[in-house]
Amino acid sequence: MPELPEVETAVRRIRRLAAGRTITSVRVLHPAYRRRLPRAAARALAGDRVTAVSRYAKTQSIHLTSGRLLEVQFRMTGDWVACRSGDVFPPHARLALMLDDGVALVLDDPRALAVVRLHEAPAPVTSAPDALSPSFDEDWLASALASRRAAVKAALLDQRVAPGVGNIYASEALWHAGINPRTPARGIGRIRVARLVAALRLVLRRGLRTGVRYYRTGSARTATSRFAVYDREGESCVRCGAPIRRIVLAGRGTYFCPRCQRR
DNA sequence: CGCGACCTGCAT
DNA sequence: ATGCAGGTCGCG
Repeated sequence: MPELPEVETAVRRIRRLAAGRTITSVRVLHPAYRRRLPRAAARALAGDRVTAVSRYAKTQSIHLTSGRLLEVQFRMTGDWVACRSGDVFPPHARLALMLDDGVALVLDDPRALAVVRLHEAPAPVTSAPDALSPSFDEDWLASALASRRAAVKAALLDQRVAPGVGNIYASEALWHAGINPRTPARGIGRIRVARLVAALRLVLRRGLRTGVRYYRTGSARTATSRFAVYDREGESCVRCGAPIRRIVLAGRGTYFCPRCQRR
């Protein structure tokens, strides 16, 4: 569920609420989470104050006055929900950070796959530019793809190549750029790399702007309409009318138009 | 590389 | 009952 735009949106939401606040206690509400954040770690968080909330790729970092760092990765289904005192927690509340103003930041995560880890010190800096940052540019992507013989779709999902790019937006960007997902990464020329960078920026920014969360079930499935190819197997390509195809690449559902994404 | 593991809920 | 899901890690 959460791709980069959703993670960025969630970060902005909790940043506003958490910055400058003190964590009064942490509630761990699921056994898998207990394994990831043992009692001692949860208790150690009480009394610490949030100095900043940041994001790199899909990893969120809650920075604390003590110098420690609480890292959160939503994985497949996580999201932050803010609850005021008296509010009922969402049905899949797995973790709650109780703040000193009575707000609870609740990690709502049906599949309970999210990763939560407490680090004693900030993690070392990474060199690969985040997909939403200005330095994620043609030069970077060209050099990152040049050394890979894997399919370009698989390369895009490698967080060392395109930190933050996920399965939906990889398919979408390749459609926009007119590149077949199976094309070997290192076989993509400069011009098409430039197109791909522009396409990634476009789809990620658009996702951020519209702020719609994708669900493949229920009424919200209409949100699907904002995608050109993802989850549209058999439907007509909006550019050329050919039926959209679905293949499995790098173990993930991959959607593309066989006519306007030729090899 | 592909695949299972990690988890649960939902559609078929 | 089966299979699938927006992510990542670690294995062979």
